[in-house]
Amino acid sequence: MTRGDLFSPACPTRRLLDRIGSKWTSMAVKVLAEAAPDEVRFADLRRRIPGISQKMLSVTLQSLVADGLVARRVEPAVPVRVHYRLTELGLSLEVPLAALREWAETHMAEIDRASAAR
Amino acid sequence: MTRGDLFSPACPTRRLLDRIGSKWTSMAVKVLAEAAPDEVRFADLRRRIPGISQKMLSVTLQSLVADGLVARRVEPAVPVRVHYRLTELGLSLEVPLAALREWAETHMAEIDRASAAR
DNA sequence: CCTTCGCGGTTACCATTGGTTACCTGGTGA
DNA sequence: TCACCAGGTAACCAATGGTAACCGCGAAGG
Repeated sequence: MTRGDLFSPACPTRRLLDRIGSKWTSMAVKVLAEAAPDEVRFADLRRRIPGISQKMLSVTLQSLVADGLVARRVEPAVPVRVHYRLTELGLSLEVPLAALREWAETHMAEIDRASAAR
Repeated sequence: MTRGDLFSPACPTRRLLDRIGSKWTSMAVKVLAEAAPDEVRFADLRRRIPGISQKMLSVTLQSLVADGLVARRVEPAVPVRVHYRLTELGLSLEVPLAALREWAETHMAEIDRASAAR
């Protein structure tokens, strides 16, 4: 119980996967990366991420901002406008993430065949 | 219906992240990749993955085998011996996964700084 | 004048699930 | 008698994710 705890929970890969493995995070990063270097507004993100609810988009963006992967800019206009964009850190994460996406798109069919053949 | 389905529930990236995002999967893949092309036995894996329980190692390996990422070989010896190794598909996944690990190891400190600065 | 829409969230509540501990098998070698 | 091997089973618990309602504010429509 106390033995593995010393280095397991601090493993950087595990902690990264806890973040990008959450349901909507990688989707949000992808959409923001496609728009980069432009900013995207909250309601706009909602439209570009089909199926996401207001709450989930909100908490997803909050955690991304807290991690320094996304920058949030509030425009003090009439109805307040909030703009999001990837930081440099977020853009650097896009590189390995895009590689993972590419692997997924080319190989998920094989995984499906393996699962079906069981 | 036919159009939105392309990225909503059947999105390959999402489904891949559901798999490798589960707590012990990436650890198991890493350990098996380090040992490749040698096989690793169940109890041996348990020793190399600190903190994992028998049950979680069992279910983790089962899902990896079901996905065709890991091959399972039963040696019908006295107390039965079970050997695991990555398949070619599993080895190909190791490439983007290693890139993600490297990103994590070099950049998690920045994420920590961003989180602490709030 | 009243109502509805859109903006950018927050809060409360609920169901599912993933992970954990603990205990079971059945045969073997020390 | 005990521990080891490779798991399986049961029960519990915390975290994740989802729904729905609410918020002030302004603009647009009838």
